[in-house]
Order: sequence, then C-alpha cells, then structure tokens
Amino acid sequence: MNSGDEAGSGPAISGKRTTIYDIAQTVGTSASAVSAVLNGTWRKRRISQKLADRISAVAVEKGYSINLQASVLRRERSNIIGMIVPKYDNRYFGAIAEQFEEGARKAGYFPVITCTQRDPNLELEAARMLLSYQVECLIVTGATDPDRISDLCHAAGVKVVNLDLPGSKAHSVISDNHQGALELTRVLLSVRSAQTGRDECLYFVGGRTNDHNTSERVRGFLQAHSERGMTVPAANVLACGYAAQKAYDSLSALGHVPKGIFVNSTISLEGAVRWLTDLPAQDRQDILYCCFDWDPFAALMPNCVGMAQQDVPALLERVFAWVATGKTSTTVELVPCRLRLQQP
Amino acid sequence: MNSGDEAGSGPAISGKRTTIYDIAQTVGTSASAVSAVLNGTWRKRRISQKLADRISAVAVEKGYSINLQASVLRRERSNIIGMIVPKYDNRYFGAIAEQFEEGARKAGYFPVITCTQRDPNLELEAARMLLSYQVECLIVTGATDPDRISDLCHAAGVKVVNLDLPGSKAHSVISDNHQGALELTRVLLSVRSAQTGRDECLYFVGGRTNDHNTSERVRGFLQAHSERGMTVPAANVLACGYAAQKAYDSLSALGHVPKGIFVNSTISLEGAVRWLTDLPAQDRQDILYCCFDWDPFAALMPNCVGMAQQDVPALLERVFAWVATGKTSTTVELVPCRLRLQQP
DNA sequence: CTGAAAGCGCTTACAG
DNA sequence: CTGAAAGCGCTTACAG
Repeated sequence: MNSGDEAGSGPAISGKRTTIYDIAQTVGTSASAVSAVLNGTWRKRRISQKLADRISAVAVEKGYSINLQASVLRRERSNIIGMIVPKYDNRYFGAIAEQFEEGARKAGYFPVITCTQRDPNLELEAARMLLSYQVECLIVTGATDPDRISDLCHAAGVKVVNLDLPGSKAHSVISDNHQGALELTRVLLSVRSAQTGRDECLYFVGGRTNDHNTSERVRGFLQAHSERGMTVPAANVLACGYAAQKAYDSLSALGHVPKGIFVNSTISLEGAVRWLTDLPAQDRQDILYCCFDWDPFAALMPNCVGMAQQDVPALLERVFAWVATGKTSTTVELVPCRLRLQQP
Repeated sequence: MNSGDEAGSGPAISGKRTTIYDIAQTVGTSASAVSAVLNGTWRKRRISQKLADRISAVAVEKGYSINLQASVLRRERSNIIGMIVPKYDNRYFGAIAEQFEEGARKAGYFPVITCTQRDPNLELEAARMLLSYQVECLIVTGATDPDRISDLCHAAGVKVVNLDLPGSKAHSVISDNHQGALELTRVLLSVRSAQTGRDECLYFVGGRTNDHNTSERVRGFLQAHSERGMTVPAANVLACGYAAQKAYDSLSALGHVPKGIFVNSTISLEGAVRWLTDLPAQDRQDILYCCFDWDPFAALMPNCVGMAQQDVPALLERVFAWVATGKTSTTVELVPCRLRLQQP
C-alpha cells in the first residue's frame, strides 16, 4: 500500500527532484519527447500539440525544473557570461554590476558576477572558478593583473574583455581618464583662481601611480596646470593608495591645509571628506575639491566643485557590442567621461 | 604527419578543452586515477605519490580546468549558494552582496548573486534559474513576494532564508525597523524642539505602507511622537514609493516647506536632498532630516541629524548560522540597527 | 509524428 | 596500489 502509484501526486518528495524521465513515465512517452517539448524544439520535431500540452501540464503539476548542469554539460554552449568586479559597495562598480546583469539578460546570457576585493589572488581564483563553470565569455573589471586572466581565458578558448582597467592581451573598454581629469582640473583651477585672485597648485589625493588609471589622471591633472603655466611640485601628488584611511592620513600629515584638492575616486573621497569635517570650521570654509568618480550624495556636498562621472551605460554597451562581434583584439577603446559640476 | 602525437604540447587548441581522459591518456593511466588525484581523494585511494605527481604535472602543463557542470551533475552536492538582491547600486545592498560573497566562500560555497530590481517577475524568474543551477540554498533579500519563492524552494528540497524582508514560509533575518525608527525619530524630535522651543510633528517620506519594513518604521515614527503626547496627522506620512523622484515630487507638492523630515531609505533620500538643494537658501537653512539606512556621504550632509545603519555583518552572520543548522523554521529574527548621529 | 541510443565530463562504489 | 563500469540528467542526430 505504501508503494502505490504516485503519478500525479505533485512535486517530488524531498531529495529526488523530478526529471524528464519521471515526466515521460507518467505521461507514457519518451524522455526525448519531454525534452523537446520543455525546451521549445518540439514544433521542429513535429510533436503533436496534444502530447505537448499533456507533457507541459504534468511538468507544471510536478514542479519540474530543468537541471541546467546536465543541460549545459550536454550542449555545446553554456550561455553563461561571467564578470569579475572589485567591489559592489561603491556607486561606480555597483552600477556596472547592475547594468551588466541587465545587458547580459537582454543578450540572452545568464550573468554570474564575482567580487574580488582588488585581491590579485582572488581575481585569479575567481577567474578559474568561472572558467570551470564553463562561462562563454568573461568580463574582467578593474583587475590588478588582467593579462594573466587573459592567458587563462585564451587557453580555455573563452572570450575575454577588460573593463575599466586595460590589459595588453585582450580588448579593453575603459574611461578616458586623461580627458576627464584634464577637464575636471581645469574647472577646479579656474574656480579657485576666481576665488583667490591668483593661480595656485592643487593637490592630488588617492590611488597609485603604477595603476594605469591613476597615472592617466595625474597626467591630465598636470597638463591642466601647465596650460596655465604652472608646474606642480612632486609633493602635491599624494598617491597614497585606495583606502579611505590613507587619504585621511596623508592629508592630515601635510602639516598645512591645502585649499584645492583633486580626489581620485570616491573611496579616497570618503577619507578626504572625513578629514574635512574634522577640521576647525574656519579652515574648512574655503577648501574646494573635485573628484574623479561620481556619487549622488558626494556630488551635493558643500565644498565639492564637480565630479567626473564615468559613463557606465556607454562602457557596457561597448563591452556587449564587442562580445557580439566575437573578434579578438588587443585594442583599448576609450569612452569619454561626463563632467557633473556643482551648481554655484 | 599532421596527426602526430600531441602529448605534452600544451593547452588544448581552441574548442576542445582538456578532460581527465586526455590527461589519463598522456600519463598512461585511468580517468579514475586522474579524477582522484585532481580532487584530492587520492591518498584515501592509496595512489602512489609518483603517479600523483606525474598527473598533477601533466594537468598543469595542459592547462586543465575541471568542468564543474559535469562534476556537480555527478555529485550529490553542488556547493552553490544563491542570493537574490534588489539592487547593487546602493550602499546597503552593495554591502550585503559583498559580505555575502565573503561569508559564502568562507563557508565553502560558491556564491551566485542575481539582482532583481524589485521586480516580482524577475524575482521569481531568478529564483527558478538559481534552482535550475542546483543551488543548495537560496538567500532571498528584500523580495516583494518571498513566500512564492519559499514554495519553489521547498518543492525542490532547497534551503531558503529571507533577508531584510520577512516571509511566512521560511526563516527570516531582518533589521529591527521599529526600534531603529523609534530611536531615530526621538533624536530628530528632540533636536527640532531644542531648536524651535516647541514640539512639531515630523514628516515621513518614502516607501509603501503595505511593505513590512516601511510599516514597522512608520510605527516607530508614530510611537516616538506619541511618547511626547503628539498625534501625527495622516497627511504627514508620504509613503510615495521608493523612487527618488517620487520623494522629490511629493515634497514639492506639499505647498509648504516641512522643517523636520524622516526619510525612509537612501533611495528616497536622493530625491529629498535634490528637493532640498533646489530650495531657496533661506528656506533650506533650518530644515533637518534623518534617514533610515546609512550612506557614508549622506551621513555628512549639513542638514542630516543622523542615520539608522543596518548591521550588515550581524545580519549575514545570522543568515550563515541559520544555513549551517539546516533546520527549518518560519521564525523572524530581529537584528538591532545602529544609530549614527551627526556630530553637532 | 515519435523513441532508442549515444554521449557530454565527471565521481564513486566495486573488484581486483 | 589501480582500472572498468555505471550513472548523474540532459540533448540530439538517427532511424523509423
């Protein structure tokens, strides 16, 4: 009695999930037919509407859900697209992750993102994992060593594109850091000089000079000064790394209060703003800064002259366009940044 | 000649990836041995050190990477843990996603997160996808209809826990919204009354009253008023939804300028702060607000009295602790919020 | 219009 | 100390 016919008795009891064989058996047909009906190729196989309906009904009734591990294993394509991203808890990378998922779904992929905390070992480890899950394509965002990951992907025959930070072994889509920094510095220089009546060198805070993006931004920063005939002392460039605390510390360590600051990234900005709020009110008054990167609240802070917003939709559009071509290249594609200036 | 022995000739040429059979063949052993060596069970199978070394060397040489789709299909456990999250581009959910990955890796899982934009259909769709990828456990964060997802998981025999928004069919871990809102409202009321010399009802902006968290926060908001003998007019609760623009619009539509505002979430705060900055400077002067949720920059805005920060590490700690027990429950676990007050 | 069979790349008892 | 074999749940030519 306890081993009676359970056909039509609803979802499988814990443990065993319903398979196409279960469905085939209760319908009285073959697994092939069930598979074809469930994956939409049944018209092509000229299965009768009647059988298709019956199969679909039983599938729903039993709470069937395809086992994609099996499906992917059998098919040639996995339909999975992977992304490596340094952080989520950051407006820029948060927006990248979010819009990447959206774009991936639109392009018919299942997106899998993993966050690697700017740790080179984690990056490599994560890339290996994603390759093991048979991603068809890997987007490598802001990786410290994109070329090693490119090698891995090439060896596995997997498409790869670098985003945000360029590499030399794959196509790269990055913001035009030089242009953005140049324009942003020009604005801050001119606002400062209108305020004080004279030209004065700015400070640059955050990042590392051996990082491509930082060095491009420093280049724009210096160029904007030299356009005005100014030469920036080396001591004005505080490339102290990315941690917020580092920005705080190196500003505090200066021994005087710089009045015009170019902050490199919102992460450094957290430190800079904390430093600012810890100052006595009178010192704080006439300090102005700008920041490369955009954050909705940071943009509205009182001492902020403007921010350079990276164009996330355009960056991702370029990435997906590149993925679609399927070509290989080692070109660097530059996407301009948008300046968002504080209303005076 | 073009079909010569390619053993030791490096990674597979495009297309075919190296399998354990390839390695077995070039080493001159069986796939079983290769599998055992590569997944670490070889000591138990008493394979000789010599053979193990040889296999490992060839695996590295050929750039072997396991096919986890095949591995997971064969094994009983997938080791995959899934999470559904409404957004990445938000400090709270960004932090949740980031710390979830960290915790998952520590617990030996491969984390897969998908972002569902507060869209009930996408939530369901994403849950189905993750189940199809054989997740062992699903964390459902801030879902509009967690119970339908719980049903899906139960049918598939998959552990499920709700995070941030409670459900009635699975264990839920959420912030103590009532306590946080109560304490936060008390602070704003007392600062306002110290400023003006009299008690005045605050406005509540953002969210939906049929959303559990919003209604709990409204309850705390009202309770703080009634503690002071005040009754809040219904018109003071602007539960206008979550979009920033909605907050902007409903504040603008008031026809007067409220002086004390409880903003429900940083998303609504973006609208509220924009509304604030669009006001004439004299109106802006003495407006104070607080906000449920924390954002590093928003916390430093001039008119901000304080924010309620949800305790993300504690929330996730509870989630993973629950996952580890493997029990089922429909209990709601409350995690207190931290008040972060503006330095005066 | 439909089914039997092979095979995707692993893992794991089982039998030496 | 090691290998042959079965099987995880699908998909897809192939043969009716």
